[in-house]
Amino acid sequence: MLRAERRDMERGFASLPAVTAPAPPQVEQSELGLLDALGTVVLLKRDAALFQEGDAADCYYKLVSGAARYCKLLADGRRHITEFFLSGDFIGLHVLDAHWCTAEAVGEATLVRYERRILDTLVARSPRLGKYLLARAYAEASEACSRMLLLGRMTAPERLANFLLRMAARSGQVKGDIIPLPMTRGDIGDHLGLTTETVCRTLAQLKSTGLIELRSAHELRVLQPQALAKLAHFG
Amino acid sequence: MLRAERRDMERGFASLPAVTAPAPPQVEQSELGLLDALGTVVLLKRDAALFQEGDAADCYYKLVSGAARYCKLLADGRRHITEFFLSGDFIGLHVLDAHWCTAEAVGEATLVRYERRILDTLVARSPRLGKYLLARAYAEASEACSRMLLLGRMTAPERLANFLLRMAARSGQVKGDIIPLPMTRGDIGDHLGLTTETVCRTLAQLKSTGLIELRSAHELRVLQPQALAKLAHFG
DNA sequence: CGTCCAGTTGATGTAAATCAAACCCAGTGG
DNA sequence: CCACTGGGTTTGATTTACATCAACTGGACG
Repeated sequence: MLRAERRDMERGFASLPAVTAPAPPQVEQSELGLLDALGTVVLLKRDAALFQEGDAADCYYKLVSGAARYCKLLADGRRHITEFFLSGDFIGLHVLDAHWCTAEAVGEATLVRYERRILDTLVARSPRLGKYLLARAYAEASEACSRMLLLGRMTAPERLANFLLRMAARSGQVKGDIIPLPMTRGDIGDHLGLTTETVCRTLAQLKSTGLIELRSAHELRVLQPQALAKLAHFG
Repeated sequence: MLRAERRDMERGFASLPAVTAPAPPQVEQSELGLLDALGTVVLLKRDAALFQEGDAADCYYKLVSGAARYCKLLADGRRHITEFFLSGDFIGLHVLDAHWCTAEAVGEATLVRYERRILDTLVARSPRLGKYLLARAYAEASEACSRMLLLGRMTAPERLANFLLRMAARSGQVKGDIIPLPMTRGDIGDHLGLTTETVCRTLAQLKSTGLIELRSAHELRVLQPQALAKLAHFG
């Protein structure tokens, strides 16, 4: 395994911002190392599904390149994207028996697939890993609470500001304050409970206010991080 | 411990509807029994806080009577109620270091307080309990996903229908199809991302459509469960 | 018997959705 | 090399579901 890959994996486990929980102590390299030997590579075309809501969760995945989304659909087509995954993130890890969301690729994506039962044996051997998974699950629950506040009570500009800062925090390795947005405006809308048009207009508005700069449709730069953070109610 | 109380406690661990995860095997009575000996009773007046967002989570609680809410506030007063707790539910269990929501009483409430470190030692002794907690955490994550879909994409009548059915499922021991609603309309609104007025009007609308009957402000009866379920996109 | 507060109902305002039309690229193919 | 195509993006005009503002009701309680 390459050095870069190992770094990638560490980041995977720690990539979501720790909200109330501080970063847990490093899980032993040896334990995670075991995983690598046993994973198989999966390539996904744009919009292809990795698994569907309701599928048996015998496997979980690590995103190596590209981006993915986790989403729920209503019969009439209304959609909500629970979460986006960036390279290094694990997908379908916090699941018991069946997946409760559909996972799809945003653009081309490559992943590594792992057998769930291997994780189970690892957890059985290492209570520390078990505790770590629990901590992750709790941190995500906390995240979910904040997201619900956002969806239930925030305005479009607040939602966008929030989203942009979250994306910025997650793609930290990118140079400067440039945020890549691999997903479409429609995806962003479905994540924030808005429409494509409202996302567009609101981004335009943030731009005209001087908070951000739109470098291209899928790349923007934060000009006034503190003002954006205030708008997003960070802190 | 009284028979009724023991039943209560079991229900507590299993009270949230299992969404993807089936009800786990009963946790040993002996393990949970230990808790009772060590809890202390807490009485809460209406709207009194049990703990605040950010407080250290050295204790967790079981609601014995009354109802409680879990909420997050924005600086300007906007509020979202993540979840309501009914008697038998545990509060502040799935937390690592600090509470990420404020817990308050809805009306008068009585609870039992437990030391967290006791739980930790129990978990250490029983991997089964640990696995059980993890399963609960995952089930709640799944719940949260559905809730986000609701907040982001559903109309007011759909949200209300959803809420009513969830409440009905949770207060299962009540006779017939009568649903008690201990919280105010404002609370319901803050839970569903609506205002007091919209909650009122929408309930009135559901009533005029013949789906429900308003017995009093805090008690209603479902007249057409299947129609309500369809509206709520259950299934 | 007033007071209070939650609930209800009505009138009006508005943020965001919807509908509609360009626009902008990136591929594709002649 | 350039016209064509099609999906995503952007901008404008209009509609609408819900919020906001305001008035009234009705039960609980001193």
